[in-house]
Amino acid sequence: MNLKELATQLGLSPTTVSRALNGYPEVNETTRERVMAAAKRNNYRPNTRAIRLATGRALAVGHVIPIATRHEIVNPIFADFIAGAGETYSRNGYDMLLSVVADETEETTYRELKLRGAVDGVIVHSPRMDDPRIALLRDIGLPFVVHGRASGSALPYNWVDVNNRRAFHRATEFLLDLGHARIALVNGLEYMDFALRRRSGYVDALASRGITADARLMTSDQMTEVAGFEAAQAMLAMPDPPTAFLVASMISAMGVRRAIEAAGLVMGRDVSVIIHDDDLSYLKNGDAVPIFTATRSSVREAGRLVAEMLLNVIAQGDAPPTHRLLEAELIIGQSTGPAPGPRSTPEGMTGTMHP
Amino acid sequence: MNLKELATQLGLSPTTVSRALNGYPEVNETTRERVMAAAKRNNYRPNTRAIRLATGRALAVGHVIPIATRHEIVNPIFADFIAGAGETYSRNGYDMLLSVVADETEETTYRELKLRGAVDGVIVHSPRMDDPRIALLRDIGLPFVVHGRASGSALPYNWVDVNNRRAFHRATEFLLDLGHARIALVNGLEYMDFALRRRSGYVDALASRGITADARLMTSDQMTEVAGFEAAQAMLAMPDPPTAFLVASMISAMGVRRAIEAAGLVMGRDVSVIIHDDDLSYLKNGDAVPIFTATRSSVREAGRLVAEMLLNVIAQGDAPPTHRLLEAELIIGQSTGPAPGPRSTPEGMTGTMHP
DNA sequence: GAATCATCTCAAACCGCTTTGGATGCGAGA
DNA sequence: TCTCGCATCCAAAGCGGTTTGAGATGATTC
Repeated sequence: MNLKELATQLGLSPTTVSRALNGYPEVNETTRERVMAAAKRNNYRPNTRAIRLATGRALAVGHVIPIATRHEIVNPIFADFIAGAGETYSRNGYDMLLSVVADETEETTYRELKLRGAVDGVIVHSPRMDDPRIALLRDIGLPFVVHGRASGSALPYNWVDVNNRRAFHRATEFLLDLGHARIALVNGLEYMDFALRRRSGYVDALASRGITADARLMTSDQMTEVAGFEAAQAMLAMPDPPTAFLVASMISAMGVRRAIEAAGLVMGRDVSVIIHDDDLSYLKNGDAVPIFTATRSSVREAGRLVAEMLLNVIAQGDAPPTHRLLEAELIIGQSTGPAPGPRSTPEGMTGTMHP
Repeated sequence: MNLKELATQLGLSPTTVSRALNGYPEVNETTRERVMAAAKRNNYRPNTRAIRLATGRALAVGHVIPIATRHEIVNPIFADFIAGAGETYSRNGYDMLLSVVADETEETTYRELKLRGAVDGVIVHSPRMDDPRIALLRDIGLPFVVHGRASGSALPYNWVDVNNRRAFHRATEFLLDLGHARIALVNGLEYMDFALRRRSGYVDALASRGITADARLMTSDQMTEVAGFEAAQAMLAMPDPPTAFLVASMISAMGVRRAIEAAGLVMGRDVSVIIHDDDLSYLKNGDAVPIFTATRSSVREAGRLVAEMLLNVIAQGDAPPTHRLLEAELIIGQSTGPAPGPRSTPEGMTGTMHP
């Protein structure tokens, strides 16, 4: 059933029916009700393809997911982010278009999305430092919002980001306040912008207490369980091991915890751990009591906000760039405690672990 | 630059240009080359919206992701599955449309996708027993492929699935061969079809060795770290604890491992663990040596296959339903070993753990 | 030389909707 | 009575492609 059929059935012109359904004022209220009723009765839905062509709008938003060929990692936060963004789109009658592409064809993909008229705007994921996508998208005139920021980019752009710097600054201070002096950073890959900012927050917090960050206590790798394990294991085997870890993600932290336990230590007593918790729905940080002390910020909520911002940008068109900086919450869990004093051996065991 | 402009620039009719670009035979080769060159030179891309309207095809595939309101879980395998499917779509010029919907509106979503003409077909995720979506989609005439199967469905349909039954049958036998008699099953929620099949494989393997499955050794819950931990912890505290665990996922298994270690036991020596490994890119089961012994089947590969099947179904239209049953591979890792004999205490310690 | 045919090209209809630019009818104001 | 404005409705022209049916051209056949 299409518009024309519905119109003839009603004895009206397609024009009037279209206007009635779309809430235009130049149609009699009784007529509108009649049209509405008939549309419902016939289960009529306007054909999206036709609307798109007629209005010149795609009514769709693109998410381009580069599959890095270097290390084939699908981002674990992706599903939750998408879930958040998707809710916003559904609510506003937009479709979400996903493009999974090899990262060397990412630029082409954006260009084609624009040329083909497949989307009205895009979300930029996982920005890197000096991310070239920002200039590109500005250049081809495709509205976009970045999830995160790209340090070094001179051009203004729309973004939604967590205050990673402050989160890790605060977490570091929290550990310092607990008496920890040797605090390790198990960071994500540092070409990712958020990882850079986290390190800077950590380094600065140490510096403001007169501590120079020890390069041997900073690692930067993929955020996997195995990488977390190996990093922590190596550091715990050092002659002067850290008493606390700042860890980039829940998954890495599972590896860190395993290394701690494998060393015969107890997390929260012998070694403290603070993680950044994206509040992933399939990786909850405990139920009532959080397992890990964490800087928490829901990536799903971020997805919602990013999507809303993009829809605004698409609607407004020429407004100046908007930003939104989300503060992470510091959640106290069971993984942190006062630094074990070198001479006070609470249970007569810890001393042996740090020869 | 649109078709008409390109045509006038070439001094040809839109008809000829369209045919030249789409490889129709009734156009002179030299003309075709001239057209192709001009198209490339002008960076011309046909407008997708127009193609869709003119051809009556959506050139898009839908993935409807229900966000269960009961327990707000975004499926962790989702990202990898999508990555696999996405590759296939890109390669074939299809777009992937994601709909994230509250699960009570899932039916409506399918109906609207069809009525609006937004997609040519859909993928059905996480089928449950007697899944109503199969009848629904058949009813509304929307081509679809199920990732998994829906036990109890009388109607034929297209599916791609892992042989979960055989995988868990085999894993159970493997443990039995190692001498384990008390084998626990930490399963996913059993309204999910795959969980049912896994249990059946496990129960049957036990039965064929004359062992009746012990209900206290079977749990069924969400596949989270915490749930895995709690299930394993409870079972290890039983008077006659299991010596081996069969675990539904990598994430659950991390919890199981934690429970094992918390009980002062060593995984692979005191307690064996076999997991099902979906080969998620962000949750690798070790690097060179697998950490966990596992039944492995790449969900990303499954995504590719499901997508290919759907594109075939869309192209063929009336072909009889197709199936594809993937066999999981049994990967031997470090988490399994012979059952610790009740009297032989290899290192003089294990005995104390089972009072 | 006329008829036939294959090859190449084009004009125009169409996909299903939106939107511009009138038409129509009616009551109010002059 | 005539004009004007307002409220309603409609015909037709689009959006940018595909596709049908037919025309033009030149070569081939008899």
